[in-house]
Amino acid sequence: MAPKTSKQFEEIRQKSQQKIETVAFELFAKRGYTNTSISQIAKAAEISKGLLYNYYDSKEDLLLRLIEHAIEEAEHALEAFHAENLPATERIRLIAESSITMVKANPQYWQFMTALALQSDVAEQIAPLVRKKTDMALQAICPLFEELGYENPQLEAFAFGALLDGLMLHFISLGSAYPLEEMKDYILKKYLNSDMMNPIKSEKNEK
Amino acid sequence: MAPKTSKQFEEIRQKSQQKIETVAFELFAKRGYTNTSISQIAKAAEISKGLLYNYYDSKEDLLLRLIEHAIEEAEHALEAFHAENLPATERIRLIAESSITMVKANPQYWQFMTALALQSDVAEQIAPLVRKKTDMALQAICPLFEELGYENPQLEAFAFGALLDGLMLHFISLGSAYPLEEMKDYILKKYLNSDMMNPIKSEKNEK
Amino acid sequence: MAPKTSKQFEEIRQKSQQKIETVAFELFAKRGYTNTSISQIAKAAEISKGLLYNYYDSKEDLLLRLIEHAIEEAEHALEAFHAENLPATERIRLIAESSITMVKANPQYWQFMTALALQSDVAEQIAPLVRKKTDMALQAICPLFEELGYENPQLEAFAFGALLDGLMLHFISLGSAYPLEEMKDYILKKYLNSDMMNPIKSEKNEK
Amino acid sequence: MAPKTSKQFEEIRQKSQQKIETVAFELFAKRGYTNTSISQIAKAAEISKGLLYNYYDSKEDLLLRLIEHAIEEAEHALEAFHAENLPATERIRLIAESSITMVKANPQYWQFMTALALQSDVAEQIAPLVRKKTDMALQAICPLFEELGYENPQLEAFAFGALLDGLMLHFISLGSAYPLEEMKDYILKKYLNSDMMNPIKSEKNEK
DNA sequence: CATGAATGAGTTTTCATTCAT
DNA sequence: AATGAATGAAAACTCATTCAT
Repeated sequence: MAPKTSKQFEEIRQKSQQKIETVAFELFAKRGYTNTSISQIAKAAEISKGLLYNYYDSKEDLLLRLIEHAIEEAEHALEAFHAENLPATERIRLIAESSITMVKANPQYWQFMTALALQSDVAEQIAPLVRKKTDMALQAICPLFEELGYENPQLEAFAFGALLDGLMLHFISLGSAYPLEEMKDYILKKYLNSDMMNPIKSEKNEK
Repeated sequence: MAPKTSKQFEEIRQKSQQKIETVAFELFAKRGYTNTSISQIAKAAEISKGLLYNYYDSKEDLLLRLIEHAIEEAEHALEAFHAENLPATERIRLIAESSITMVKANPQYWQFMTALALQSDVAEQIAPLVRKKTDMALQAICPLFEELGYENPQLEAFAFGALLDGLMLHFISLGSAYPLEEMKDYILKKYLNSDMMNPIKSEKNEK
Repeated sequence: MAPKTSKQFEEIRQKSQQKIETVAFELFAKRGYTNTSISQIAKAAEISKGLLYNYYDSKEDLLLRLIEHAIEEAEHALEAFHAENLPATERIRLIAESSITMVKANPQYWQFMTALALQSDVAEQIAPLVRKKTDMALQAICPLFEELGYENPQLEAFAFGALLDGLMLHFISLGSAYPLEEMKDYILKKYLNSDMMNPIKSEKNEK
Repeated sequence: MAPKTSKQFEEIRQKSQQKIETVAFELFAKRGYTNTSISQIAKAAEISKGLLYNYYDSKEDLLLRLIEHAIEEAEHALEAFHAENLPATERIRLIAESSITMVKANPQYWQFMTALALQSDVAEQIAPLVRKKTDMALQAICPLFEELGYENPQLEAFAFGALLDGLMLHFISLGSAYPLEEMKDYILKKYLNSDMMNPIKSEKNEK
């Protein structure tokens, strides 16, 4: 009735887009990008196909924005992590714990992101984005091992990252049969058991 | 003049199929299963679409056969490995060395197999096949750590497997920038440096 | 200006489907089901192939719906017939008259329905539908001959039905050369000429 | 070994063609013309696709020859029938008996022939052939009713033909549930029960 | 005479995208 | 802003027919 509808428009837009992206992400993760049709997304999001094209230029554009948002979230999480002032050991523990919690909470998400990184199935532009995420994580770990006095913190960080990602990969592939929690404890014991730290630590090398 | 052609037919079939499978494998690996069309495969293999359907019932059947052949090869390799009579340390080294050699020699292959395991995109039947492969490898490693006297050889084998697969994943994602050889040496030093073996080894071995 | 289009959509759908079904029916009847391609139907209906699949799941689904509609119409016609309160002789006359009128009015339709019932060509589900129609008709005739006091009304009904269907078959096969009207009169005279009814009538009626 | 192989060749040809036609006919009848592939025929006849094309120009040519042979056989049968010197009543009985025996012995054959007559599915040339067969039969019956003194033997012959063909149609459509034998007896009783022949016979009309 | 690998035009079907309302 | 009917290009698959041997 109010002759001018102000910017509750914006709210509607926001809400619609949010719905679309949530739904699209779920479908992409569950059925794959190529095997999910725009119609399916529109139906699941309870909007029309036409409207979807008001917000996104194309199916690929939708995927791209999805990934971008995911990366942004990851970056925020990382920033938050950096902001906290914790000793290196605790940070390492936190990284492991939160990685595993995340992957356990939403395995399909990680499966999808990993699959994306491995396919040029999908637009050329996306793989780099996903790779960047991997890289980011690796670079964040490095200083921690430096702080702990490892002789070769870079390699150790890579190894730690590889270990975590390998865990994730196995969990994703083998499903709930995989002893993810046990593995986490085992690994943390290995890395954080103070008096018998990893053999290649620098103090031992100093003699 | 030759009234009938005997089973040089078989040769022809073999040759055509070989060509098709090679080409299909490359394209699937490079562009993904869904994004590779039968037409593309036929064109690349320099045959007609129709011929492809003389040999394979469907696109999915082609993929399935591809995977089956790959699995067979992997099984042969594993058998060869078991046949060699080597001490546990050497076996572990061999596993690491050969894994890394393999993935370095044919990163596309491994990228493809990994992507397949992660795509729900792909027929239901394929995922189990790939998972079996993962599982097989894990089970092969376990006895080695048992022999080395680890307190928890199962978990240690999983950790070792995760580490190698994580390495592979990173190498595949990040490309040649990744210090794969360095990582291999680093890891082997960690696992095989006799007097400072992994901290969680049981005391039994110390006597 | 109209912000949304309400259910004039329904009208559009109706119109398109009507067009498709009309055209499909004609082509199926003229060239056979298998020999009519979706492309041909789309072209004749002046729509795109894609649109056809908006309305029908498959070519077979289209055929099925066509048949269903035809059966429905037939059932309505039969109900109308039952509703009228007429003596048996008039009903028999009416059946003959209307059968022949129908087949004369739209020989292609009847050719098509008959051909369908005879094609193993066509989906399993269709044959029963068409058979049901035949059966329905036979069962409707039986009570009439009962009422007329025939000794074996069931067989007589079958014979009457066979005679009419045979007429139809010949007319359809031989075309306009066939003396359909003459035959109708001839048959009706045979069946309805009161004092020299069919020889196998029971005596009960003579009292 | 004999340097010239004389015309046992011809025998082989004959045998191969016989096999092909038998098999093709069965498949066409069972699965329909369009739905039967040359490959299927070749496989069922245990010859190669290539050989089939030595004998027939095309799939359609094969069908055409099939039909031609069938028609020839029918003509021979009819000639044989004409040769026998039997009274009209016996001839009529014989026609009914043999029609019903034939259709009962090989319903698929008749289903196929009838379907052919109703479709231009199949080559234009075939329908006339089949129609000719129908026509032939009708013309053969006519003189019989003339002999029996029917006022309108032509129409009566048509009616008798229609009745038999209708019977066939119902039997083919409704399957073994149809009381074919009973119907045959019933009809023959109607037509041949001397003292209460069909009402429209001429003697009665002469008064 | 006989083979079956190979072809290619044609078929059904899918789906991202457009557009009139 | 919102709808969903309509499009058309491309995909998977089929099969009559050819041809080198």
